[in-house]
Amino acid sequence: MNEAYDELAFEPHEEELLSRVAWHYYHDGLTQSEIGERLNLSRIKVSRMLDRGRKMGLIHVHINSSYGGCFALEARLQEIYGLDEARVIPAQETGNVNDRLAEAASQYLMGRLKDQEMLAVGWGATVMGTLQRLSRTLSYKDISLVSLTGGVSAYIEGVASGRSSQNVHLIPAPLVVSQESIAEAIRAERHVVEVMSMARTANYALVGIGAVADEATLIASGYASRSQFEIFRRQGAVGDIIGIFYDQAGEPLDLPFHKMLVGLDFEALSAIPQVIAAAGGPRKVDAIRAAARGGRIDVLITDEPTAQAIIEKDQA
Amino acid sequence: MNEAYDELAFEPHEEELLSRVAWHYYHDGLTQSEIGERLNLSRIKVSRMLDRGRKMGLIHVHINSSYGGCFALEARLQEIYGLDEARVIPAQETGNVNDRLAEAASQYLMGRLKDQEMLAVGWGATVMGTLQRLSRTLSYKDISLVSLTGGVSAYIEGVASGRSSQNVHLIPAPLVVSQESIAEAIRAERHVVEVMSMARTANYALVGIGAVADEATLIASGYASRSQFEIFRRQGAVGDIIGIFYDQAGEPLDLPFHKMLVGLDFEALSAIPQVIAAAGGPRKVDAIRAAARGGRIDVLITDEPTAQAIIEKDQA
DNA sequence: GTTGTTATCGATCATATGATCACGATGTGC
DNA sequence: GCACATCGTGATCATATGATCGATAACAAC
Repeated sequence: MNEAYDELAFEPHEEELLSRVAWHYYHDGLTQSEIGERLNLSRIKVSRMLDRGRKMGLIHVHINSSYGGCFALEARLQEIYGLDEARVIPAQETGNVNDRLAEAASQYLMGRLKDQEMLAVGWGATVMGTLQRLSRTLSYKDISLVSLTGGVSAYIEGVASGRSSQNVHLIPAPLVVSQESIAEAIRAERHVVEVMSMARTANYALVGIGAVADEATLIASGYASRSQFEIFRRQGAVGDIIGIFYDQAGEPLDLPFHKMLVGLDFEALSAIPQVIAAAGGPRKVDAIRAAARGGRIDVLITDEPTAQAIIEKDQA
Repeated sequence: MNEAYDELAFEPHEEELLSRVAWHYYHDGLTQSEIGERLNLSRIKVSRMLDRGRKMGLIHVHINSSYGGCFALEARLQEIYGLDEARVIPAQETGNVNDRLAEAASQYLMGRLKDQEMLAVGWGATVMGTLQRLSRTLSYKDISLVSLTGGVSAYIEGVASGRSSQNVHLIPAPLVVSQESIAEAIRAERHVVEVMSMARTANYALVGIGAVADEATLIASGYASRSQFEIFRRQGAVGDIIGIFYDQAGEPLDLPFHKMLVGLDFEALSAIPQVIAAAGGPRKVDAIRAAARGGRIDVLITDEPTAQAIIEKDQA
């Protein structure tokens, strides 16, 4: 019935117990058995509580290092581009970079999102992965979701399923439509107007950054063609955020394509207190760099080689 | 002494490696062996690096919960006053503090009370609230209740209703009477003597802590007058437990008022293995602090701002 | 050079941990 | 009412972890 309540997973009283268990484990260095004895719980239950605490973001491990590989890069990124925060995940041969970015992004958000806050989400594979990992925390903390663009419904539904739909507000339209007039009509719809104005009030925006490359998700999902991309590239596009292409300086280009988008523009995006971008991989170096230089984003989550490449390019 | 700092001054390169190890371990969830393979280190070395990282504070675990700050206070309270246990509930704007304290106290007792045990209860609003919430557990676990003082009947009856009255033993008298001779007569009654000697055998005592303030429940319920309180205050009273007023050091004062009480004295109270006090709020800071310093209580359940204030006062 | 001291390392082993399985309670739909 | 699914629980067991110990290397003092 009330699935949202079910997914709340624990009541305030249980949160106390969970926090207490975590405190003893991490702060006092007790073993799970010792904690069990103290709090009258079986060892296995303590183990499971810790597991839940970690998955829900209640337990946050921060590696507090001012030097060191990724952390040096983080500091440099923050300094060079004036970011609020940068997260750089270490290079790793195995594993999908996007998965690991999504993991890092969801952990970042878990630690950041407070009760009653609203998160606006953009479009893209990394955003999708992040939301999937976040779903439990979202319902637990009573976070509202709102879409920044159309085309989000496809993947957000899995995340939203089982939650009261009151907290999820989607733009019921594709990301791009075939004609400017249709886009205008959709943008004028009452419900779309409502969702978009709600998105403007979000506390955070989570966006991906797209490269102007044939492998882009925009092409793979049929929203744009390779020839269009070729034209964008000739006009100076180096990347896109929520479907809007921008140049080396991070300034949005004046493309007909933009007129066919259903979603917020850069001005509205910048008005959101904190824009969090998760993106990485060699193809996206220029796109991320331009976005950072243009002040399009406040928080960047990327991988080590990408961060390195971005900084090197800006020092030459 | 300064070895920790000496060891802190290791090569930046080593710290980078350490950070990377920590990241893989805590963030990616890899095992120490996997990290070792990847970075060409022996498993045992990885283990030691993590150990060093923890000891040096490079790895910081944050518990992202309103309870997070409370546990530190609990530990300090236990340490400073030699309490068996302290429970601190988080600050919260909404909700009655007394209700939340009663909730916490009942939860504490639920986890503590074993079958066939006996709980002695004092007088006060928080005690009443706690008992109401406890009623289910009490009947389920076959716990006996006994009163520490008179005046308890009024509110304990609701709790006791529906249970075999065998397990509830009340002192059939008010908390305070008007003359010393009457109090003496009541205390000499066979039934009263029986209940009071039974109270001495209780496993736990649950008491409130009263402030010497005009808002005290003792005044509100007509057991004492404001002028009396003014006199108590002049004599150095900072608080009361089961109607007995004590000074800054937690030592009972020699007041005529005490001779008119029907109930146990401090000596008998201290003989009960564990005295549990639930009290909070800005007015009670001094009362709680004195009770704790004087060793009047073994377990303290209070709220975060009060705990903070108590500790601060004792550090100045 | 020697010798004593200390730090570091890995092997070994006891313990801590979490994955898996099986059971019982609870709730659900027919 | 009954079968069925789901969840929470504890038992069992494989694995991960960290404590201990001896060996070795580096280094200082003589």
